[in-house]
This record gives sequence, structure tokens and C-alpha cells, in this order.
Amino acid sequence: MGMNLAALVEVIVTARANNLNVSTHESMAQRAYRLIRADIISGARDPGERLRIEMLKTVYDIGPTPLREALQKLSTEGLVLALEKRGFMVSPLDLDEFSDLNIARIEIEKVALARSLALGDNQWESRVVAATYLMKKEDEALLASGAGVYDAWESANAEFHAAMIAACGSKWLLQMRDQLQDMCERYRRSSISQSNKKTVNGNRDVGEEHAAISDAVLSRNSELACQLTESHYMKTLSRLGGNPNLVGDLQP
Amino acid sequence: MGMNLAALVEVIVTARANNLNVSTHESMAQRAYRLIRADIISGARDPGERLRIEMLKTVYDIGPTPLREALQKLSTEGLVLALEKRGFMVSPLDLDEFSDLNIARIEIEKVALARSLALGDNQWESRVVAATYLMKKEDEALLASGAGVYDAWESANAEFHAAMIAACGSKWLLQMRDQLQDMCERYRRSSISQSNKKTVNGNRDVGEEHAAISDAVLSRNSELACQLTESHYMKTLSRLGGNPNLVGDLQP
DNA sequence: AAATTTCATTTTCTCGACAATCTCTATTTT
DNA sequence: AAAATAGAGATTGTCGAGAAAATGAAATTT
Repeated sequence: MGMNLAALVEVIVTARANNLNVSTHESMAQRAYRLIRADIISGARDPGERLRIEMLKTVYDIGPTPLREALQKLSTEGLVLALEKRGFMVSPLDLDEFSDLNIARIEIEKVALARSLALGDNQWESRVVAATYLMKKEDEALLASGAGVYDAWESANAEFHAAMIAACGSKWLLQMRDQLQDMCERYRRSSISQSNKKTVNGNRDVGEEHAAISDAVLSRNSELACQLTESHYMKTLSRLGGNPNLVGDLQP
Repeated sequence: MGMNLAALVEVIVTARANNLNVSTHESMAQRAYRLIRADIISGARDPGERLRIEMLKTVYDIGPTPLREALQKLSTEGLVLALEKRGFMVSPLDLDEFSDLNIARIEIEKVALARSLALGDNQWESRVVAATYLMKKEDEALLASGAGVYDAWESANAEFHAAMIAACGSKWLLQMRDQLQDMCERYRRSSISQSNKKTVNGNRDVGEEHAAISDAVLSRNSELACQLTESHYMKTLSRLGGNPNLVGDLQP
């Protein structure tokens, strides 16, 4: 290998750091990408906001070159808009765009779900059971508190939906879904900051919805699982004022 | 508007240039992105090849900063791999990866096709008819010549498949599909340069396949159109030695 | 007065330079 | 002889500077 001891230790340290999603020697460009991305998705940066290099330089304490690299990556994803000779801006929010995104997100999720139900093994089932258990606890906590959404609920929710489709057999299908999910997330967050947190979930019993989805998934009822997942996501869309007609089932 | 005459002329010139997909004042970063991307997809750059900045600088006559921006964008797409403190390389080709990509590509294409058939109007139908007409001519020319694939055939083929799903109603669904398509294209091209051009299409009558797809689409037979499209793409996969078991229909 | 032009300021995009890190070969050690 | 080390050379990732272009406000023309 031609690898000395110091290098080996480095490999081990880095491997452990990667497990925690915190690279020890993260490049400035990576760092800029991660931070700006999080700020855009969380809503800390407003849609339509110009992203001037000088401003970003002082805020993140990162030079112009890595900042530009990060912004270019984000523009490929669609979170940032590159404006030929006019710099970058946070992509504006647009309800038609949201409907469009949701169509893609829901359709891809349904495909992945159907595949996952057809291909999933026992280990996958156990992940689903674990995620369902945690989700139930968090849904109950949410209902009991009557307050806004906790970080713990967010991550349980993310894992819940990720677990269902994990066995779909295509890394790329999951990646496409994740990308669209992140874009949608930004719309969801913006609606939370606008509206009163207590009314975020309206009259929905999200716990009920999650339980139904989990049951359908574990009983391998593909048709039902897809339908429930679709309406689950659709409720978010219509709450934000999107046009549900563009999405719904095509063969009634 | 505060816009002088020179600026107005500029706008008009730029608008016309955009129609031709050749921006007049394309930035170096954009240029680098476009050129390197084309070279990777066409196979002009080998999979696994290291992309050293100094080398790229001399080849494309572009400075290091725009080159790095382009490589970062390409790494987001998956065509390039970024190797923490070790620069960039062209993503290696891997048959399992190709199967994975194909699953995603075919599943998304089927979803888009079903939506397109359900939503398409007369104008869409006319686009399908036009694309089918051109495709037939090119397929016949291909069969008659017995030679390799022409650029004209390539673009007719691209438009043929694009037309079918154009009415799916989601820009994002189409974009996801395009991205996966480009990734798959690299695999297809690499197989052409390896094998004899005359045997590229094996015993397939691609013209027949295209005609059948077009018929199913125009008669709005969603089930059949999806099935034909799937097997159409699957034939490419199996010709390249991919594992077809990973893809096929899940409910036999 | 409204529209156009001018011009100073701001901002983007690109380049060359440099420190930190990696790579590869030759040498030393076990 | 095989493995570890050391060091020269090459490469990456980052910064600051500067040319080119956009922006916005004041001056000019219609």
C-alpha cells in the first residue's frame, strides 16, 4: 500500500468522522456548500435573496473561490439560481413550481415504494418496524404537546419515509427522491414560519396516517401503501395552497 | 427601464443566441462545464481518468477557477467524482451502477409516459406524430446503410422519446429523467466504441420497436406503451451485459 | 416632466501565486 | 528481500488582486 502509520491513523479517524457526517478535513468548498444549503432549506435565507460574494465571505468566513464552487453546485440542484454575469440568488418560491416538484416527488416515491415492497427482505422489515415505533412515539409527543414540530419529530419522520422505500433496489432512484424531497422541504418550512405553529397540522392526525402507511407496507399491500403515501404528501401541498388537480391519480 | 440602446441591442442578440443554445457571452465556467460534460458523455474522456487542473487548463484554455466550478457541478450530477484533497476524476463505469441507473431511468420514464398519455392534448399528439415520422425515416436510413449510428439518427431518437413524455406535466420529472438519460448515454457510447458498429443493434429491428411504441402512445394504451418502452430500454442494458433481473416487472 | 445618457460605484468573474497536501521513487531498516 | 521511511516533486485547494460588466444616481436632452 505504501501507506505509513500516520496515514493509516488518518484513514481511521476520517472513517469514524464520516460516520458522524462530520469530516475532519472538510474543504472550504464543502463547508460552504453544507452551510449555505442548510440555510436555504431551513428558510434562514429568503427565497429571491441575492447571494453576494462579499456578503457571504464575511458571514461564513470563507474565500470567494470555494463560495462560488458551492453556489455552482447548489445551482445544479435548483436551490440557487445563477444569473449570467449577475451573480447568484436563492431560488424564488413559486406555487406552480411546488406543484411540479410534488408531482415528481410523489410519483418517484410511489415507484420506489412499490419496488421496495416487492423486494424488501426481513432486515428491511425490521427497519420499517423500528422506524414506525419511533414515529409513533414522536407523533404522540407532538399531539400531546400541542406545540410546533421538534427536531426529533423531523428526523423520525425523515427516517420513517426513508425506511419504507429503502429496499427499492436503486441508489439513483433514492437519490432523485432525496433531491426532490429537499426542494419540497424548503416550501414546507416557509409555510411553517408564515403560519401559526399550532395550526401547522390543521385537523390532520398525522400519527393515524403514518400508522396506516406502515400497516399497508408491512402487509405488502402496494396499491394501498402508494395511495396512502400520495394522499399523505398531498395534504401538505394543499395546505400550502398548491394546485392539487395537477397531481392526483390519473386513472380514477 | 434605465436601459440604453447598446444594452437593448445586447438583449436582442443574446435572446437570439439563446435560441441557438450558443450564448454570446458564455462564462468560462459555463464553457468548461459544457465542453467537459460533452467529452465525458461522448466517451472522449475515459472513465476513471484523472482530471488534473493543469492538464485541463492547457486543453481547454480556461483558468483554474472556472474549471473547478465546472468540475464541482459535474460531481453533483455524478459524471465526475471529487476525491477529497486528491482532485477530480471521470466517474468509472460499473455494470451494477448501470443497472441501478437503468432502473431509475426506466421507472421514471414509465411514470412520465403514463402521465403524458393521460394529460396530452392535440398539440402534443402532433409533436408525437412529427417525431414518429422523422424517427421512421432515420430508422430506415440506418437499416439501409448498414453502417453505424448517425448524428441525425441520434437526435431523431432523442426527440422521439422526449416527445412521448413531454405532456407529463412536471418539468422536474422531465429533468430527473434527462439527467439519468445522460448518465446512461455514456454507457451506451462506451459500448459502441468497444464493439463493431455493425453489430451494435444486434438482431433488433429498432424501427419496429419505435413504431409499436408510437402506436401504443397515440392510441393512449398506457399499459402497453410502458411495457414496450421498458423492453426497448432493457435491450440496451442486456446488450451491455447488465443484470436484467434487477429491473424487470415486479408483478408478473 | 419624461426619457435618455453619462459616469462613479459596486459586483462579478477570472487569473496567477502560494501554502498544504498528496504521490512516487529511492533509501534505509527489519 | 520485504516493509517502512524519507524526501523531492507534483497537485490541490485557497486567497487576494484586477479587468470587465452591471447597477444606480445625477446630469442632460427631448
